[in-house]
Amino acid sequence: MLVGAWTCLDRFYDGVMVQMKPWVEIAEELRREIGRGVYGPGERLPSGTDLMSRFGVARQTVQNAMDQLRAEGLVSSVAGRGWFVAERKPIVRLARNRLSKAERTEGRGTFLSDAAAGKWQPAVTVEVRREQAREDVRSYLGLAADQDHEVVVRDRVMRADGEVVQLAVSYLPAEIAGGTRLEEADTGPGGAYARLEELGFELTHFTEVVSARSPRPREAELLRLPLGFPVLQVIRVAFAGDRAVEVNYMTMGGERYQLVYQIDAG
Amino acid sequence: MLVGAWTCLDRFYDGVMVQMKPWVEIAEELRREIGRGVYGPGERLPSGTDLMSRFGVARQTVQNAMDQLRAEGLVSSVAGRGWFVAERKPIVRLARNRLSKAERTEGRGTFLSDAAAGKWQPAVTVEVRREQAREDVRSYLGLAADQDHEVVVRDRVMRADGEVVQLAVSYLPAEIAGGTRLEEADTGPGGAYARLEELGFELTHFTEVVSARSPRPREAELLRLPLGFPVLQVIRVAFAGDRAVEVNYMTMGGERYQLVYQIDAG
DNA sequence: GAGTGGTCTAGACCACCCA
DNA sequence: GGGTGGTCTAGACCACTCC
Repeated sequence: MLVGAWTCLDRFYDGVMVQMKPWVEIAEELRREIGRGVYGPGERLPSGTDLMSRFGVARQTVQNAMDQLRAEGLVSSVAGRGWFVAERKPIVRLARNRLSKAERTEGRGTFLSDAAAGKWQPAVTVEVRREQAREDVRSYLGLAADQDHEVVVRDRVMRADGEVVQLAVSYLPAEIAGGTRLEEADTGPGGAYARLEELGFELTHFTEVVSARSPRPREAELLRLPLGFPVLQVIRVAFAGDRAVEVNYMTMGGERYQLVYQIDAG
Repeated sequence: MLVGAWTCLDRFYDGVMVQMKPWVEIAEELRREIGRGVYGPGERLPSGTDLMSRFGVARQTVQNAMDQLRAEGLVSSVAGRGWFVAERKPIVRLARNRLSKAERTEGRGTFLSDAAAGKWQPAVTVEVRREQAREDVRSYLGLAADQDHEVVVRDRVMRADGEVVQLAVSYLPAEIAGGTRLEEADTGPGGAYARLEELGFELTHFTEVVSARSPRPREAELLRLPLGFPVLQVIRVAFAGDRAVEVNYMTMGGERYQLVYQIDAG
């Protein structure tokens, strides 16, 4: 950072003069320029070398600024080519009123009905195993804490047009799902929920718990998330009356997805 | 990184030998040790200098590893003291079935009823202004795109026990809110929704759009979020019949909050 | 082969904390 | 004052892309 530039770039904040970090300043400046249309969508930004000399900083400092802009979704990068103003990404809207019986009996799982709503090619790889229920799983399923409980685990990687878009791990009490079609990779038409109803568990309602977090490195790699991109986590519990029959941990790229819920005033 | 350690630490992944980045390895190792209980909650981790010599890497590499663990919420840091295994943070569960008429007529806004459910002291600072509606605001409010629309903007910073926990900016058509109590800082008992109903807009339902993203630097500062912590964004639209009467952009720290939705099977 | 983004190193400085 | 986390610099190397 040029010494002269420092004083210019500092800010009054709540009446106090604050020295901004250099990379924050650089990110702000570039954000402004992108907003002003100096660089249009898809266009290449100045190279690292250019920005180093323009702002008078080291390579790593420029990198930090770009990491921030990328985390904000404003910029994407291709190693060996450059930084680019992000194209408006197609946003996938998942309406949460699609857990209807109609869909289930129509022969679709929830992911597949999302795919039908959009126009992308769905693909799912499934791995089924058994485990002792973790503490949080026990708690969501309402299983007693004082004894061990076996659960059927369905670990799924979901792809849209070949690209991994969602990870989902669901847990069903072995007492319910053991030895049934729910323990096979392909649960058949209508998906797991249809099978549960055939087993006599008529689904009455669902609870979804939504939070945001940073991805574990493995998740970031699978979901091809650039560094710093958050994920949305949805934990859905399916109830048959008072009984919780399934808990499903879903993870998806945060900014590409929007979950839409409708709430009645009553 | 010790040269010898490299080969040991590499991984088979989908049958292919992959060289892991050093900082990812270090983060994984420390994550394992925390999980195994080598360092208990609240305990201090080895210092930067210790970790540098233990793993044979530079200071910045250790820093990157700790940044990741902190983004995951496993570790917190105090400059001048050290890195600490994060205490189990109290998680705030926001049930989304609290938009009931009962709450409104009982004299509480939504934030205040959340506070009553928990046991924290709420405080809100409000700034009211007028603006031309942005494109996205127009779209949410269902206002025609071909002409200008003025909106009343209520910009709020919400604190729980003095700590900033949520930012909320809501937009109401000036046509509805202009000159009413909705344009004052204090909207009075029951909050904005109660005033809207008094104005003859009986609220029928709400739509919430949930997504996760990286905070802008200003948000990170206000919410005291460490670098890399994602935020949850909820955009709520209030409807009176077919007419959208308010859109509210809410931002909150991602991992501390869980939004709970209930969905009926129908 | 030249240029690019990405990462690691080594060394420096700062603000902060604690004895 | 010595240790700590956090940041910036300068220089190096790698894998990649494009010519």
